[in-house]
Amino acid sequence: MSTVRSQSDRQSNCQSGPRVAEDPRERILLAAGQEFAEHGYEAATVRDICLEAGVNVAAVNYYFGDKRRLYIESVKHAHEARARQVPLPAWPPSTPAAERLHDFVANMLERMLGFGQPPWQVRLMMREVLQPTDACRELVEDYIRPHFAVLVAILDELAEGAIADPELRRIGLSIIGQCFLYRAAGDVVAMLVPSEELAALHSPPQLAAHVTRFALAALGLGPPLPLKERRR
Amino acid sequence: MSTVRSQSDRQSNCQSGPRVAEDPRERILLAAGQEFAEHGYEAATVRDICLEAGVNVAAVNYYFGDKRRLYIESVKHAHEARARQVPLPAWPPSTPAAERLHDFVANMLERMLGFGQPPWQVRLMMREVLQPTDACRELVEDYIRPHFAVLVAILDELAEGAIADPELRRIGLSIIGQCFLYRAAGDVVAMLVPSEELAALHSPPQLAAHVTRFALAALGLGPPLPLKERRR
DNA sequence: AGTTGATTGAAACAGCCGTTTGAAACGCGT
DNA sequence: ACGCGTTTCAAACGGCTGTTTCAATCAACT
Repeated sequence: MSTVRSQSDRQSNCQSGPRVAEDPRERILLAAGQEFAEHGYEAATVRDICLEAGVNVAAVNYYFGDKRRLYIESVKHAHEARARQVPLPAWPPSTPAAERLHDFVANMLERMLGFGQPPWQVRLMMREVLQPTDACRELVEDYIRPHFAVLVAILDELAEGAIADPELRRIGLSIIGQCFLYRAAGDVVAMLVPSEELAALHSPPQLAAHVTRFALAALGLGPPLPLKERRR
Repeated sequence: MSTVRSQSDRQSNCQSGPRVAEDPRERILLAAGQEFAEHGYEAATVRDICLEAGVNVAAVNYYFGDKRRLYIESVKHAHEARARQVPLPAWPPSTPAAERLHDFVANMLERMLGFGQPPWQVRLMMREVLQPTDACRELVEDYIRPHFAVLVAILDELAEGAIADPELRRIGLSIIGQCFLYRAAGDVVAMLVPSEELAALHSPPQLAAHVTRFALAALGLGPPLPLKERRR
């Protein structure tokens, strides 16, 4: 016979909806994002996802068709939420380009490494970057390319037109790469750098200052990195 | 039950080196490295590995115990082979530090992106870097840390003692990050940069020149990057 | 109330996974 | 020839996977 427990659950969900009262679809997407981010596509199981979402295993097929389409939807969902949560800084027109560069780098690092947001969204997107699947193109076009274009525009302003676009893109990738390393290979970085040094010099704000100074110095727009006097 | 080291090791190191006729143990390690590199630990199956190695499925348990130990052994095997194949450049003592930096970067890029060697070894090591497992620590200590130390020594020579070690490490990571991006996120880079530009400006030699110039300029040891005359 | 269509539930499906088994095949000193 | 330890083989083992089934349940409308 039918259990009575599920019926009481449904009644509590109907009126108040205080606990986890979202769409089942939404709950599945949330749980799927976390599971896929943590374990990857292959290792994550729809059973674990449904267990965490509090729905039946059949629900994922009912709402999304199969695992692959659920994955793609969860990537979309994560990067849309991320774009909404951490938008690009909106600078007043008078902001110096150097300051924009620093803000951009700090924003990127905070988005990648910061603890302001739950980390699974970035981890999920990082998996797509490292090993692209069908969901990658959309992620690049909607999220990464616009950010990259802003960075290139800032660099163009800094160079005052003296650098052609291809070279600007190369410099932009150099800047992104410096931040990317800490996100993708953070564990190895932590093994290469003493822990107290890691906390003192490799925190997001410190890194933002370093990367910005590095780039400005390379462009001849700031003092070179050996700040102390030379002892030749 | 314990794993078995092949009893016929004595003749295996002969000069001949026929193509597929090595130790079963060696064949399994080779096939496992390729499969793990391509699909990752979870998605790779021991059946596919044994099929490619031309051995029975029971062989992997006979020689290695289980899948996890086979994985760890294959990572060790890959990074030992890699260290043997592509050693660090041995510079004559008179070599200028700037030239050493360029050689180091070019060597790293060639190792990461070059087509001189089968790509699966680097891909396998990259997986360990991105998501460390038990095999990671050894990989860092034997392979990555020595390379990193060489880079830091070059930078120290360039800075002529004007930069403290922690800052040198940070600069070193900045240089590595620029190369790392192309290896780990190469697909996304290819989507952000027009294809003809990618071939012309983002090949390993071009990148080595760019990264070196970028770093030297940041250190005040070379011309800043806007090389063309300004047009504003 | 009765009907309809959307949603949920427990159970089962076929298939692949890593691993184990027990016996056959091998190499080799005697 | 024999015996013996090492290596290979086909087959099977639970167990877990994604997916499907179909009846039960729900909300809404007539």
